Amino acid sequence: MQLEKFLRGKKITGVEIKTAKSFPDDKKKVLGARMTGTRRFGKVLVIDLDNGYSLLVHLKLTGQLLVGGTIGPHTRVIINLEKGQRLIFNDLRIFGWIKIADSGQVIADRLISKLGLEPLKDLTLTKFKDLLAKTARPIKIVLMDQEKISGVGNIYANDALWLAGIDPRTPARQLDGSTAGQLYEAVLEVLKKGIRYGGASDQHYIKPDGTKGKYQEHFLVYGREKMPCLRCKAKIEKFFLGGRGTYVCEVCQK
DNA sequence: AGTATCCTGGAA
DNA sequence: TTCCAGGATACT
Repeated sequence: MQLEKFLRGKKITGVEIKTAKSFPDDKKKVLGARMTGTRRFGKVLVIDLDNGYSLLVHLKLTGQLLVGGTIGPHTRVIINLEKGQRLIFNDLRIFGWIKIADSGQVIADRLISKLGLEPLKDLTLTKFKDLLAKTARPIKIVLMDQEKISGVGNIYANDALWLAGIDPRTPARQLDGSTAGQLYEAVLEVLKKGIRYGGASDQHYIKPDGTKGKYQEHFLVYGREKMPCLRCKAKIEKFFLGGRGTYVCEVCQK
């Protein structure tokens, strides 16, 4: 289901906020407005309204934005629409949020203006290489740094590095041109694959229609601790890098 | 660059 | 009871 198609043209008739932290702004700004379309910047979903405001949605780790469905203990916000339809925002850990911004200022919004280039939009190979050359930070940290590259999270960073055969700890500027090129292609590939499979419903994520994504059935290395490497059968190791679970085949990834 | 912090709950 | 989770930020 295309969220945009469902939302477009629908009027917001009410907003019920169960957890203030999940919807910190004044809901009056969006009441009675009609949704005109959606945009996406990195991991932020933007729902534009016809009254000059936009809703910004970030699911973080456990957020779910659902069309319909049942209200549960983790329902934080209910956005009522016409004809009894509604959007439900569930979020177990309350890290996610729905914020309001001026539509014209969305790009200037503090969070969005700081986002880096997107692999599937404007990150060219040249820009990618330039970016890596500027830092000695571990390559996985750079891939996940939203201010440098936006949209790549822990799962896709792990998988892209495995696919490209690169150790996540490698200082970014140490990657030579052809290796950086392989990584660039790998990032594009895992992201496309993630989208094709509807995302990874590993823990909490589900699609707006309540169905699960299938990328978790195609993880390359993420979550495969102690399991055989899909390429060489060596045992996958897990450690923490920048505080995040990092999976690596010590044989394939150098 | 590493660590704590915001939260909750399922698994170890 | 401790550890860990698709994220991001504010601190040493």
